[in-house]
Amino acid sequence: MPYKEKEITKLYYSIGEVAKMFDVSTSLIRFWESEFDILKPKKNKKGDRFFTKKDVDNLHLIFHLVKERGYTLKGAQKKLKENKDDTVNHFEVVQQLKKIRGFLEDVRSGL
Amino acid sequence: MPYKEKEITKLYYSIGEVAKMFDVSTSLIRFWESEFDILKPKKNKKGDRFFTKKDVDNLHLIFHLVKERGYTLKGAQKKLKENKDDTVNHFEVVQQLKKIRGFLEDVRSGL
DNA sequence: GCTTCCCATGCCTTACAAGGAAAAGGAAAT
DNA sequence: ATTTCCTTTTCCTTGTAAGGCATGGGAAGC
Repeated sequence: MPYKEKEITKLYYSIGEVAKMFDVSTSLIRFWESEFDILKPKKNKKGDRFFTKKDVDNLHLIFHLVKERGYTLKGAQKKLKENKDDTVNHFEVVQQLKKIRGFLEDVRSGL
Repeated sequence: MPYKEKEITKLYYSIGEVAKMFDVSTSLIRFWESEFDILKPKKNKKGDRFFTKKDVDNLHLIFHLVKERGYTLKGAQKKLKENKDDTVNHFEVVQQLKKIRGFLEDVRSGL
């Protein structure tokens, strides 16, 4: 009996598929590729792009920063680099945790 | 004996002074004033601007977002509004706290 | 007369969109 | 099966509206 082994997980997405995911034009995807080093889709001989899941995830980050947060492209590039070695996020979380520790100590001393 | 009572705390800053603080042109300060509702310096009859400390603080925020973080002007405007009613920050902290609660519950169940 | 201010216009850059050509994938006809 | 036609999707290059100030000319006060 034939059963389908294909499409269990998609390996590559075309530029058209990716553009639809974010509801943007394909030319914007190409433009972002030219601006963000982080984006490096494979290409075949003809030049067609093949985006991996990781590429899509990166595009998601870019989309969020540029379109939802309102970063400039340069601002987003910088932010992405910072996030890569998670310095900043780490720092902010630590700050939060320190506050929380203080709070918990207050709670304990109130027992 | 004369001693100086003045300048204990400066009430107002000129646009030139403010521009120097951030090492930008006066025209940029004026431009930002036209873009950010938050900036409302007093003006005399002639039209000269008088910036309070609060105005300067707001400029500091704007400068930081636009020049250091790389936000667009719109992005910065949005961010400033969000920070005003601390909705977003609040939201993010709550997210963190929920994660931490989950973690603490795990810890307790391990006792 | 030198500084500091105003406002209006000019202008370079940013961030894409539009346009046109080439390739790929069918459906219909031969 | 192969040819022709049509549609779709891709590519890359060039065009362009808005963004983000800088400059220039003039008035007012010291």
